[in-house]
Amino acid sequence: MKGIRRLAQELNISIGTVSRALNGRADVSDETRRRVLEAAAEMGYVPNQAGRSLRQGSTNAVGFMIELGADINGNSDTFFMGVFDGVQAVLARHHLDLVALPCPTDENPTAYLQRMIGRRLVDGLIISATHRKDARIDLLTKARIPFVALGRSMTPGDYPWLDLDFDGVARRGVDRLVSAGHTRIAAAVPSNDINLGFVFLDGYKAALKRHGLPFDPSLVMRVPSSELGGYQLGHDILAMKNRPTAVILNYELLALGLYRQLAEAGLQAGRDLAIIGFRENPVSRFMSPRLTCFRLSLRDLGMALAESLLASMPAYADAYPLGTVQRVWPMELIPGESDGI
Amino acid sequence: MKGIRRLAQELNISIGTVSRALNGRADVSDETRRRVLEAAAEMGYVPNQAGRSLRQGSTNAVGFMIELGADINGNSDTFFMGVFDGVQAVLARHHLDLVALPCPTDENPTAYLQRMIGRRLVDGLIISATHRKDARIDLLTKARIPFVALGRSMTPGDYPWLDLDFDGVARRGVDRLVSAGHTRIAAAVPSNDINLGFVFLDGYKAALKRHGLPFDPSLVMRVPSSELGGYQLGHDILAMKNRPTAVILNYELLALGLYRQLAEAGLQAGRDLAIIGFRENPVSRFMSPRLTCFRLSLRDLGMALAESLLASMPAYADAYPLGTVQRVWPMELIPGESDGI
DNA sequence: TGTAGCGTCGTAAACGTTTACGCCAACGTT
DNA sequence: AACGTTGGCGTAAACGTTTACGACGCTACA
Repeated sequence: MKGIRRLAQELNISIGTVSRALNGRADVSDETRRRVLEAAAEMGYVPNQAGRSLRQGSTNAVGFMIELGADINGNSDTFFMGVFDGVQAVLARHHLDLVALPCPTDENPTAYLQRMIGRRLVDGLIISATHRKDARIDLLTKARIPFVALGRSMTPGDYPWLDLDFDGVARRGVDRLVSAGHTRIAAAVPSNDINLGFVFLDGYKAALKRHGLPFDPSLVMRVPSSELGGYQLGHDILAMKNRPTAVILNYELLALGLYRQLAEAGLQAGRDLAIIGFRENPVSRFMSPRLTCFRLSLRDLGMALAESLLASMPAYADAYPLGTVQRVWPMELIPGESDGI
Repeated sequence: MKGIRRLAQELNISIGTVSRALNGRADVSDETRRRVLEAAAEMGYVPNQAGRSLRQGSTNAVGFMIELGADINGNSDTFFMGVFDGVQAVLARHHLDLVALPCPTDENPTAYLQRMIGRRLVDGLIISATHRKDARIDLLTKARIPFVALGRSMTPGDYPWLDLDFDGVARRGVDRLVSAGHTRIAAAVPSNDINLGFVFLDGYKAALKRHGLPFDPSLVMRVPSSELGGYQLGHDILAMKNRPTAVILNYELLALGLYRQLAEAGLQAGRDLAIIGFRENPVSRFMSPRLTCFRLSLRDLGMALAESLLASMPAYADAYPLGTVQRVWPMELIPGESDGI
């Protein structure tokens, strides 16, 4: 005898009553409920999730898909850890669990996602690192799985998403550099088809235009989103005949490799090249010279993600009457020394 | 009509036969199997995991518990990402999925684990960041859940574990520094009760003893395992009246804060203080001066973890006749400039 | 006294799958 | 011709829950 059945036998009541007591239903006496909860705690009873899922067609868990591949933006040191924490804080209010679903590097993300939703091990999903055209969005929409994307996409449809303010960051970076006298400003963008690169580039172009500066395609530096990419970025910049005097970065750890490349050439950030980094993080805080970059709260971002997801899950939507939000997450500029300003 | 029932109806055969065909059982004709697989692929059928789990009492998934809290050794996204990839590579051979279980910062890890195993959403578990006494190990043992620990522990029992070679790293660090003439060598250890700190310290002491050097408790620097901890470490060292000339680190990102602290004092790693870092990582590769540290393959580590876990899962043990392995994972010294050698 | 309403609880079906068991036809052997 | 064997398939139970439904006893009110 196992599970709820054992509990019921122990208390000499039916399993139906036990279930109702545990689930907080109204039609059970206070006395019985007390006895059930007490016995459950004592016997360490936890409902078998498979049984629940099968019966009610939901799993009481949501998934967060992450891609393990290198060169994926956001895939840095403690980014997801911080976001997860915020997500859980909100989910806990509804007794929902979070499972992270790491997509292997050698598997197609869409195929992986399809497997996961087929298995029905989560009720809703958060996907990250959206691509310009992201088949996962079509898949989730078609399968009617509630989801929210961390990152915009050009895939049509009015699905909910949250995204960092890539164009705002690019714009403010250019503004700041222009007002300090720079006219040749390079922009680093990812070398893959991840969508944020396009958004970043758009912001960069728009800002140049507003300042009456010409757009020079040779100043768009495509490098992988990694420390090594930053190193390569530095190499590419130094190799140019008509060097930019400043560069804005789209990924937080590019600055590290770039610093190194400059150091090897006897140059220094802020003095020989103005650098505006992306997301403030534990690493950037300890770089010398201090990196000018943008701050955001990962925990708040995670909480907003979870709220947006819950808003699109019928069972929880009434508590989050947001509709399908599409929101750009603001980031605060933290002045440092790397831009020489 | 849904699921396997729909598939069976479509093909005019019984659901039992469909199930057997999909699961590769022998008592089904080649012709029938072909038709079933074809129809399943076409209709996009994926077995409902809840139904399977309920019936066969297993979930075809294993969990990897990670703790979100700061100051946990190894607690960086890129560390786990690398390990996950190796784990998945092995699990895929058995059609097992990996789910990462992030324990919220504000929840007790043991209570969290208990909830997860109660829900029975995984058949086996990998736990990480083991503490000196780790209640999770008792819990898993008592519940007879197959598991492997990433990290040793003083908790008794012969459970399987894998651990980085903390004492070996400490010993080799001291050896290297002593042969370069250093006699006052500090050791950074974590300020919490995570077990690796004790192992590291033991290796440090043993090495000193073998070289006939006295053990000076004031040279044991307890700092949080974070970049900020490294900064504090630098501060503490510089504040000492009788400064060490060298320091060995137990955590990969300590070096970053330490470098910064030195830079602010006008000092430099390798010249004014010999530093031997811990794990080579994307950040350390781009620090100047180049950090002397230790290399390991995260992917291989993940694969070994998965193999060890499978070896303790009855359903897969025959393919992994290892028994309960307790293994120290080797790390290769990568000379840099930070130790001045 | 009859009855409606309410609070409490038991009963049993249902969720989607796997698998033990048994049946049937075909075939080979004696 | 009788019998055993085998390959292939259908049947139905079982896994642990939740929940619609109905039963029962009690109170209150007509």
